[in-house]
Amino acid sequence: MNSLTKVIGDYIVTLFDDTENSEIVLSRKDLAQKFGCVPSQINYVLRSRFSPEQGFLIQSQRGGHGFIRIMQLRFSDCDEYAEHLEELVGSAISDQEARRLLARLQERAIITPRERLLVEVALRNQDENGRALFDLPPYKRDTLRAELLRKILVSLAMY
Amino acid sequence: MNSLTKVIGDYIVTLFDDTENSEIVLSRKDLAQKFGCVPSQINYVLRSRFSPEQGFLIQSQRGGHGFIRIMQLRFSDCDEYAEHLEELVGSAISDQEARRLLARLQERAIITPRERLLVEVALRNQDENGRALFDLPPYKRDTLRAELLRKILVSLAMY
DNA sequence: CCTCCTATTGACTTATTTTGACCTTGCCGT
DNA sequence: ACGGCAAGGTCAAAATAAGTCAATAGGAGG
Repeated sequence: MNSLTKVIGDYIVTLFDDTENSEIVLSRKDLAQKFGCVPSQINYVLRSRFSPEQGFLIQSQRGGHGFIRIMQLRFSDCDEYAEHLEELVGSAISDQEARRLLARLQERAIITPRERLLVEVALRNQDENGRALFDLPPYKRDTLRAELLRKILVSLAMY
Repeated sequence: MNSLTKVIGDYIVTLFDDTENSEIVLSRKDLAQKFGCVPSQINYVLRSRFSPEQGFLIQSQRGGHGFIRIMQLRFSDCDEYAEHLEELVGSAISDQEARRLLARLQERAIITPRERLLVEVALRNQDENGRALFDLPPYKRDTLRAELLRKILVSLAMY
């Protein structure tokens, strides 16, 4: 029971293998034609299989000479540590713990100082919004923090 | 298959590379002739690829010895550059605009692909929360997105 | 069976490029 | 000064292609 979505997704993955490149460009219309589906199915494939959280970046352009470009970011140098990041963060994490974790990751060169800064800014921003705008209780902020941190770290750890 | 607009845009960029100058002068008619298009296509290229937003200023003169001068903006220090970024993002920014901006920044090697991925994940996360958890209207999400993006980019610019 | 999640579809929307008709400006010769 | 010609500018239509959204269908697990 291979769904069309899976077939198309697999096909796109083979394109990456072929090119030895971390980037491919395709035409939504042509792809849809190739697989005999409506064009919007391609969007579904991309949404469900090639999201940033899964280590892909997508750029596209409408209109004449439109295209869809998919970039795959592979980080082969992620060590064991990075692989169980998800457990490490857990379902809730305090501000302090989060920062300690980031510091450790930077020490081990799993993330760069800039990346650490970037993540800290994002976390702080979310925290401020949670507090000032939505008046969230501390535990809720801890779970949202964990969610964001997990998404970010896992996206970096995509093999 | 590149669009003519992209080809011409790329050509203009090489002119900057060649001269090592931050300013080039060209003739609309000649350029159009060189690429076999109508002159107004050049205006389109300039409007869409060499706007102030993208770091360029354009002067031109009609009549007798008409010309088009394209100047590339330079920033003397981080603060100035950070300010420019803040203006670019503004007080509200759509998802599309944000991603396009990030793509441009990556193209110019101002941020790395990894950093771009991190930012996109953070933006998507905030958007998701805004929509699903807090049921924010689109405009509010645009302002929150701008806020986060500004904070991130400015912090990176300072680094 | 029922329910939830994943897929499929298509009508409607938005964005980009290309083209051409018509407008404005300014040097130059008379 | 004036009028013509040689730039460049504007605008909108046509062509092209992608995105969104919501209704519907299918399938796996309880």
